[in-house]
Amino acid sequence: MRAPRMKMPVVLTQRADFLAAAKARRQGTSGFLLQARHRSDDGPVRVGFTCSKKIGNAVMRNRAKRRLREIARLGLLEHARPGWDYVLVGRPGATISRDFADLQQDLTTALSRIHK
RNA sequence: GCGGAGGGCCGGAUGACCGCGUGGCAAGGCAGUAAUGCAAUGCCGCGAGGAAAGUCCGGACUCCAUGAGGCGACGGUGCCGGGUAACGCCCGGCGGGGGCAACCCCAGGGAAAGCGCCACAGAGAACAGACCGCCCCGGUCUGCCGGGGUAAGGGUGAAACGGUGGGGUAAGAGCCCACCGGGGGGCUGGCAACAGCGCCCGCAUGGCAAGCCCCACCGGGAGCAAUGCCGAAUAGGGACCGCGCGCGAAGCAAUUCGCAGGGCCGCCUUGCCCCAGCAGGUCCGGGUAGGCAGCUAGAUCCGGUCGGCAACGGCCGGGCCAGAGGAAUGGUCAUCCGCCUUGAAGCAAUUCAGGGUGACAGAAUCCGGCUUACAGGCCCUCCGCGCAG
RNA sequence: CGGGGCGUAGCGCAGCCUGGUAGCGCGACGGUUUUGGGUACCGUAGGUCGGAAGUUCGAAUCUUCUCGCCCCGA
Repeated sequence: MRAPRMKMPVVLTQRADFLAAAKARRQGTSGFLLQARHRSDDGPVRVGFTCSKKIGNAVMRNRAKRRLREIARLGLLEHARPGWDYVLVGRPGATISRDFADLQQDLTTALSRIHK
């Protein structure tokens, strides 16, 4: 086993993967919205990020996406399951202004709820 | 000190831990037909802006089109001179307007080339015209009526066919005179826009060209998803080989003859030519997904010096300054800085402690401009008023 | 990157080119008809014309800048 480095999982790039994840399970938190889909294979964990124009201008969208990417890097692999795709959707206002530690807690609770 | 005008600059700072993109060097691993990619180690370096924004102009660079010239159409620009690769940008002048001033603003060519419009009000809105007035003549029932003169006054309007004053007259009128305004041609200064001076003309023709238009000048089209290279899978195209050849007849067979079908730009006639089916193999060309190049050294930045009022240009020295691609430049913390707020001390300036907050905003081929957004702060020059000297 | 369109009363739209009065339908409100409601009829109110400058005597209309929304092509 490799040392437990905090490492980024594979990032989704195809539009079809996002649409499939949006149609499957979803779990809302006060910081963001989590969408997830169990693929039929046992491949690696994949993750994607969505920040629409509702969040604000380009600076706001970038900041929201970076915060979501950071909490995914720090805590996703500990609670994720192989073969799943996860999509984190930013929320207007909350994703940027919410305290970072609370945002990390949101991810762990959302992951435990979405798996049951 | 108070108030104001113009110009330039900064756009939080430092550090720690974790993380991202990219370049170079070192040593290799894996995947793929290939181009190339993927994961990962060590060291060194770099990593958003003044607007990166809006996409309003101008270019560079690629591809397409194009023999040259002229004319027309369409679009744009619009005082003069200069700067620039170019511009609708910038600088310096000129003219007009505003402000006590510093200074600011102006799409600022042509209205005797032509067409069109000028609502309502008003008598009349553009080859003038008489509603009320004023004056003269005639009539009269003494209320006024008719004819003529007049553009000074009233009234309307955004605008009424020069303005003010005097003379003159029945009342008036550039009818005459002075000044102002206007037009024409002349001289002087200036590269020019234009300005100044004196002469002539009593004055003849309002506004709108961001209405059509006229004049002068400029403009081929598309855009880095341009374009070039490498190129799977699937379908389709072409060449060759192989098997095979619509129906009937003859023949052991190769083959020969007859009769049909389809195509060759709408129809008919004639002539010529071509095509037929597949389940296969080899090769070729184009090319999608994908990948790479284009992709960052340039009308470049900084300093000095020279020319120029300036925009800017020449020369010398130094520097290398993001290159992503579902798109890196981030997260957390501490201290300092600025701002807001609460509490305490103090007459006050202020000090201490706690909390909150950090403007507008994110490169996407690259430059030169314009426009718009912006917390807070710094510097320089100038003007008016007040005070002191 | 390039091109095009829209913004007018609560809603959907005319008016703009060719500048002077902002109008239509639905809806709202009030009244009549009805025992009541609906329907029908009559009447009424309601608009900074997305925003800001400019041209003009005068701007929803013309010009420039700006904000928001939508669509198309490579």
